[in-house]
Amino acid sequence: MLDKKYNAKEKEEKWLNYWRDEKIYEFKPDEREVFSIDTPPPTVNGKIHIGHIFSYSQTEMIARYKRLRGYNIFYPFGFDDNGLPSERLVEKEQGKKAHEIGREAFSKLCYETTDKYEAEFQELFTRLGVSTDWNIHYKTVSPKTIKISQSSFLDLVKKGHCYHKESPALWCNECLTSIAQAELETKKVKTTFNYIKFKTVEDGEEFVIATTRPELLPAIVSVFVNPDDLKHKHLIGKTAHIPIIDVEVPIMADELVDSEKGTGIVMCCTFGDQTDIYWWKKYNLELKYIFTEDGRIKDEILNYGGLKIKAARKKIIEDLQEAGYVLKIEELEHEVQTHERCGTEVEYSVMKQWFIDIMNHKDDFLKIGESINWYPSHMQTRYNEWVSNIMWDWCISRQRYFGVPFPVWYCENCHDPIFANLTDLPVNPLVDKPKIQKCPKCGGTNFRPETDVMDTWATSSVTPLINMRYGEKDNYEAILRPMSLRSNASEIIRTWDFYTIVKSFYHFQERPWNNVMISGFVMANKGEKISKSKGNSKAEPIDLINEYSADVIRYWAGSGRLGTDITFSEETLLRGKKLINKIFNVSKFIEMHLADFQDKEFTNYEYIDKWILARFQDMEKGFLKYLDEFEVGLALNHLEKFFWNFCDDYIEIVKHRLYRPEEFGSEPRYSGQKTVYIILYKLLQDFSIFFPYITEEIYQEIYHDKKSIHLTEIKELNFNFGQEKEFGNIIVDIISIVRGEKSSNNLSLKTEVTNLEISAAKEIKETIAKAKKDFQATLFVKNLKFKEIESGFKITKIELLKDNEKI
RNA sequence: GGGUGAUUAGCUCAGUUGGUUAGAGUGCUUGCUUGACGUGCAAGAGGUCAUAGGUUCGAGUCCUAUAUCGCCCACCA
Repeated sequence: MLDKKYNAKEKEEKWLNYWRDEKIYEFKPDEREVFSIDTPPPTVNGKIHIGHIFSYSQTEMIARYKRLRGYNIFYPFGFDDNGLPSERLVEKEQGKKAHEIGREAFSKLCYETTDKYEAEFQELFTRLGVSTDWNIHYKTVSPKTIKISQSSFLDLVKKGHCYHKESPALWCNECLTSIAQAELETKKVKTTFNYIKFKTVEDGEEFVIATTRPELLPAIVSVFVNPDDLKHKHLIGKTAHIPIIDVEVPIMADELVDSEKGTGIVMCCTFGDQTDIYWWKKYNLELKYIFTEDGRIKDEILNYGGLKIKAARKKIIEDLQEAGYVLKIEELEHEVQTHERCGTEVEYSVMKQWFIDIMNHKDDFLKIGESINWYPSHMQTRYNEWVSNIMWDWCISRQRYFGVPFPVWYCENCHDPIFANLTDLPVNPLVDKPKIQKCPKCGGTNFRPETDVMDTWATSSVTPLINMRYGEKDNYEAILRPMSLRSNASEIIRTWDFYTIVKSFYHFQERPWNNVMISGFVMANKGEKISKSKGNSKAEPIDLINEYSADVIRYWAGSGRLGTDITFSEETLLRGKKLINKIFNVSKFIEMHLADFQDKEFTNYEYIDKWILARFQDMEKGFLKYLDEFEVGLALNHLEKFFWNFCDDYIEIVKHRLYRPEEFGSEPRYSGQKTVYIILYKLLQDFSIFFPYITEEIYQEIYHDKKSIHLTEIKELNFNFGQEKEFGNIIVDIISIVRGEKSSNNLSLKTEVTNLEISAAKEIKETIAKAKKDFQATLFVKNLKFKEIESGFKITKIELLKDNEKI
């Protein structure tokens, strides 16, 4: 027997233990088709918030759905623990910078810290009822995954898609590392727009260039104007004299110059921005790199050497003003590119870095994107936008400590890279030595290890490879190429999705997954994103689960359309709470009436029973269709709507028949029993996708034909009750009208209707006649009369037994 | 500035291919001790579907602008 009241806390713990002990979610390859899910390994940066619950829940529900459809679910969880996010977390907790702590000690701290947070994550996701097999979970910095990341790197090198080159790269002088385009974030900054006077060498003509970065004057290599700019056209071909720095550079023409911006004349420095780099490459300009790694002017620059960038800017403006070269200074607020991990303005550095070729294969990446189903479909447009507009090859080396090391040494003599053997992976070049004695190129015998580590995306982009145990003997390539589903929020389409596609293309020339589902964000209030700085995250996830139960939290997380933002709302939680309570109570009611029930072949259903079976069958079709499109929230909504109607309409009708066989007959009662038996089973299955705990509790009590409801299979009903579905609704409509009559007279719904006259078309009349007993019992009608009319129906007479008349 | 999505009841959201009087929950008001559930049941009030044009016999739904918001990108001249 089900308890009088459902104790979520106690039951959730009970079933969690049961699922674990019985290995309900274990993955073992068998004869079933595999449905595999590539779910984001959360970045371990200390923050767990309700946003995590939201996006992971919806994917988890898909796993449960596919499991109920008979698929063998491969659904591993991972943690993305290497790289800058973890490093910055440790730096913050320690109050010290990585280089102050030292490489080895720092790495150790990183491991300890990420372990601690990963345990918290695992606890949370377990409590939430995430049906993953924790035996196949992974970390992006374990020996196994390091091996895969390294062999992925070596494969790309071998295939010529990965190169080591001195090239301009984005540089963060706070984190002291190069970064990738995808790690940029724009930020509004107040600065000054400085109009500086230049002169031509040939005829001393004065012209003005406006710049926000006068400290780059020593780095100017050329001046550009637009070739169609009538005002400045005549300058082309002449030579510009740079004030104070006293250097002469050519004045050149390029279409990229916008003659409307500033004064229409641009200085090209190496490097101020991306256009500078573009021109530097295009016109083969000189390189004048004037910054140090930690954001200072190089010592050899006269007057400004050693100064921090901003100090140098201030000083050079003062010097220019003093010498009369400044026409005017305007206040300006503009957006600059900053490093997303620390908020520092980025610079460009010229160092040897490892790059993965992106620019030469954009079309291939677009083609791969085309071959994937994106849900919702407009997310593909975002992907295409990003790929089409990307301007850099992917810089994957980071001058940091906690990451996957490059399996590379360099010959001290000729500086050629020496690569580790595949069979020796994983290697740490700082500890391990190359297996060869001599440099194959020059015969040098001294080697220098690569100290850089890989970017975090370089390693998280191999999650499909990690999942398929790439390079291992007993791998899953056969079943996971491609994987069935990738799921993540829209903000990392440009990083995680894109980079995974890049790697998959280079390794296998194919898409990494068949489907991508993209979720929205959790908003604190309408139009307000949850952020730590605003402190508007309403509650800690684990507290919410303790307060409301995992099933209720999942109700909230499962609502809303795919790809659409969701607001955190107590009202939705309340709604979920009520729904779950109702599921439990109606199950209790049904269990009570199934005490003497034996399941056997039966076809002689009562009219109303046929009606509800047909309606369920119809509803489930739509329900499954939504889920096949990964629209978890719409599916739940659809199911919920049916469920309340089932309770309020159908159960209210059938209850009389269930309670009083002596009045209604035992076969009509059996019809009702069989109907609720079938529908509750299927409702529980459908709801189990969202509410794994309470549905298991009820299922085990009433049905238990399998070890768990989560191991059952959804089989669609196949009744053919067209007429009943349509006309049954009319009965419910009439019931509603009569109830309304009672309600507006402030009477109990049990009030007897002494006389009821319904005028109706022939077929409606006949329909009601078929369900006459149910109908009369539901409304407590004593005398029922019909009048036949042309079409439709209306109530032409209704007499209620009022309380005073009763006495 | 470019791309993309959103804007529907006080609040949180549904609304399939354009087709009667626009739906649900919550909140508010009123009633009902109905043998599963008061975390319930029944009913009521509440919307010029962001704004302005257009297409159409007919627009919440399609088109064009505008506004506001979210996400992504571009703006260091």
